[in-house]
Amino acid sequence: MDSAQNNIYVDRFKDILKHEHFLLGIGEISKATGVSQRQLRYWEEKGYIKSEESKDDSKKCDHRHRKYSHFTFLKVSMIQSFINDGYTLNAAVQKTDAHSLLSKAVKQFLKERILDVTVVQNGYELDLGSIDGVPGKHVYAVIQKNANTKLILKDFV
Amino acid sequence: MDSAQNNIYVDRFKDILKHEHFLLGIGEISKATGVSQRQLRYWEEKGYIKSEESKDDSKKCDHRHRKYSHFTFLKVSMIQSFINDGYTLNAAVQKTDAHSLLSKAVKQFLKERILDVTVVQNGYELDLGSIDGVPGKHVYAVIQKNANTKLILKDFV
DNA sequence: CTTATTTGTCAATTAATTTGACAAAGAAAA
DNA sequence: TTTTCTTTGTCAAATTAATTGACAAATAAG
Repeated sequence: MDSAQNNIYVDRFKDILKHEHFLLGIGEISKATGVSQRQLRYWEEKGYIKSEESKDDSKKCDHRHRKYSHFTFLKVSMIQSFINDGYTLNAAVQKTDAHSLLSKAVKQFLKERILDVTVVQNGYELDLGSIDGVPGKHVYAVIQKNANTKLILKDFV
Repeated sequence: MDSAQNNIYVDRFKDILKHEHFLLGIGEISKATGVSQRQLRYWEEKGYIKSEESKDDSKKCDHRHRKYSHFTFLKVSMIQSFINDGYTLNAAVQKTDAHSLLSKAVKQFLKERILDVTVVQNGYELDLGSIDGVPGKHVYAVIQKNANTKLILKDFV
C-alpha cells in the first residue's frame, strides 16, 4: 500500500466513506439500542424521531417496513441513554436535540480530513493534513493494534 | 456545552460511539451497495463474506433472515467498487481482503482520540489530544458548516 | 386522586426473506 | 471454437418479520 497499490485502495475507501448511506430496519434498531419496537413506533408517532417513510411522502404506502438512518440510530441511542439515567422521554429528547449535529460533524471530519493512508507495523497511518501554524508538515494518526493511537507531525513533501 | 452541560452529552456520545454495534438486513445492504440479494447469498455461500448466522453456529436456525455487520457492509461496498472497474469477483475479494482492517483502524481512531467536544460558531471543536513533540498543547479539529474542517494547536490546561 | 403519557401484548394482515431449482450470461480452459 | 466452470437472474412455496389497531397496564403529571 506504500506505492502503486496505494491509490487503488485508498481512493475507493475514501469514496465509500464519503458516500455511504445505509438504512436500518426497526428490528435492528431495537436490538442495537434496547428500545422496543413499540417505543420506536410511539416516538415516531409523537414526532420525536423520523423514519424514511415519515420524511418522504412518496414512500407513505401503508404497511411498508420502517427504515431509519444511522443518524436516527444515534439519536435513539442517545435518548435511551438519558432515559436510563432517569430522564423522562420528553426531557431526553430535548437534551438529545440540543446537539443533534455533533454526529454529523464527526462524519464531516472523517470525510474531509482523511487525505491518505499508509501501512505501518500492525496498523495504519492516516494523513490528516496540515495544521495551523506549522507549515510544511502534516498531522498523522498512527493506529496500531494493541497500542494507543497517537498523533505525530511529519514533513509533508 | 461549554461548561456543566458538557459532560452530560459528550460522555454519552463517546460511549455510544465506542459501543455502537448494529446489524443490517440483506435488503438494506443490497439497496445501499447496489449488489443484488442473489449476489450477497452467493458470495456468502462461497465464503467471501459472512453474515452473523454463518459466523455463529447457535444462530444457524433455518429460514432466519441474514444480518450483516457494518464491517461487512464496507467490505461489500469495496468488492463492488472493484467489480465496477472490471475486476473479477475473485480478484475484487482479494484486493479487498488485503486491507480489511483499515475500516477498523478508523473506528479505533475515533474511539480513542475524541477526548472532548466544544460548541463553536456553526459547529463543533473536537479535542484530539496531544501530539508528539508538542508538550502542553492539544490538537483540535474545528468543524463548521460551510467551511473546511481545520486542525489547530491550542494550550491544554 | 385523577388524568395524561407511555409501553406491553395480542391478533390478523402485509411485507420481506429464505430455500431450492433451473436457466442464462460471463469467464476460463481445452 | 467448443467446453466447462463460475456467477447471476428469476420463479414459487414456505417462513420469518413488521404493520396496524385495539385494549390494558404501568408510569408520570396535575
